Amino acid sequence: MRKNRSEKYHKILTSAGAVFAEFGFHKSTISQIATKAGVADGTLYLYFKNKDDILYQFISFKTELVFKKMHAAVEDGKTAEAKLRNLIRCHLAEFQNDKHMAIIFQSEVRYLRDIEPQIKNISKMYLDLLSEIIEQGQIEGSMRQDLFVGLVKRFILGAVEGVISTWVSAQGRYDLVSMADPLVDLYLTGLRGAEIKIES
Amino acid sequence: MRKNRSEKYHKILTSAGAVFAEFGFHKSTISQIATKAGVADGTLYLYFKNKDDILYQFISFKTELVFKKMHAAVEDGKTAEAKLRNLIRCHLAEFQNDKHMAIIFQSEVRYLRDIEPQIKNISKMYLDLLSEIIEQGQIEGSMRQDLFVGLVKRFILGAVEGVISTWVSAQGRYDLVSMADPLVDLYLTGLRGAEIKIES
DNA sequence: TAGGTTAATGAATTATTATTCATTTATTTT
DNA sequence: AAAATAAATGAATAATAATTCATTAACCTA
Repeated sequence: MRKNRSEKYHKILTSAGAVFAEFGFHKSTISQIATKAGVADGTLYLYFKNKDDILYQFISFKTELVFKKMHAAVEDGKTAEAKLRNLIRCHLAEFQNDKHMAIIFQSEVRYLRDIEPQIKNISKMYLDLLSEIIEQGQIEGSMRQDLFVGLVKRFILGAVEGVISTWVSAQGRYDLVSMADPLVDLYLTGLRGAEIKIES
Repeated sequence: MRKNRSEKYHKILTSAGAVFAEFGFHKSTISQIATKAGVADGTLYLYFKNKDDILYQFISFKTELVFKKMHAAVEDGKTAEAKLRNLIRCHLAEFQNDKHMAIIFQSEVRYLRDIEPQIKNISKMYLDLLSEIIEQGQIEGSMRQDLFVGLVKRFILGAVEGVISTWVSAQGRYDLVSMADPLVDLYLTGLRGAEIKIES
């Protein structure tokens, strides 16, 4: 098994992504992936330990990539609100730009379960980013003091994932990124109506 | 394949639920399920078409059950807010009371994908319930007029699912139902702080 | 309780694919 | 341009489990 990140390695990873996204991991075969990558079945085993390893590497690779961008997006904002807005926008943009990844994260990540705890866990990293943002917001005074951070961060991530999930189900027919602002708006001000005035 | 809902049928379904929850659908074997149910492997085929069918029936069965309760919970509330609160509480309670179901819904439902569109889709039903609640809230004036219902309902469902998902990952070690009120509170008033006064 | 019908068994079969590895092809070195 | 090394091939193998079905057991019923 070669360990370098050759062109062929990436070709196989990308092809695997396409096949997994179309058929799901379990119904995808090594032959399908090999054919799509234009190599022989055996060649996959020069680059990957086994079928599981292909999924594992795909997820690790994408996770690292996306997380770097998310991190940068958050850094870009000054206030907690700006950071949150940037994060959500980045999240939606990245998934919109890589639908295979979106589908696989959606449906196959859970397959790995506890088997691969060493995997760079995108949810964990994401939740940590959110914790920081919320805490900053509380210090700034732009977010309530009585928020239970453990719940709030799950609340935020769950909602974005839900929105992405729907978009995937709709075969990505509409613009996902345009959901970012309305979504952040919901996070911040909720469903309650009427004009809001802060009583000083 | 017997079609009646005999005791044995349910015994097998329940055992399958336990096995699927523990090992995941794909790593579960017919023999494991049969053993847990105390019957022979072949017996499963008297009650179910094949392995997929067991998962399919499990999900259909639970979906119907849970959805009836959710519907009743919503009916029980008068205002939109009360309905929403009842719905979320019911949702969390049902999943807390049936951890196998929670795990399976969490990780295996997506496996069925487009293969089984005829399956009673719990998400779809749930989202429809939410639509009604939100529309009522808008009429009542307790929810903003400018809400994009299509987004809001996904937002709500995504967040509850996220909260359940975390609870499952934590092996159900804490009380899920107690999250209901803080969660609804977040839906309604969001993260923004400070006292809110309605300007008349 | 004998004969008939239904239910259950579980070992044998079948089907599917992941994985291996002896062989071939391509590339590099001397 | 031989020799040596590295990469790639793909048919054959191995492993796993789902599914079948000839046989046995349990249950009716007249």
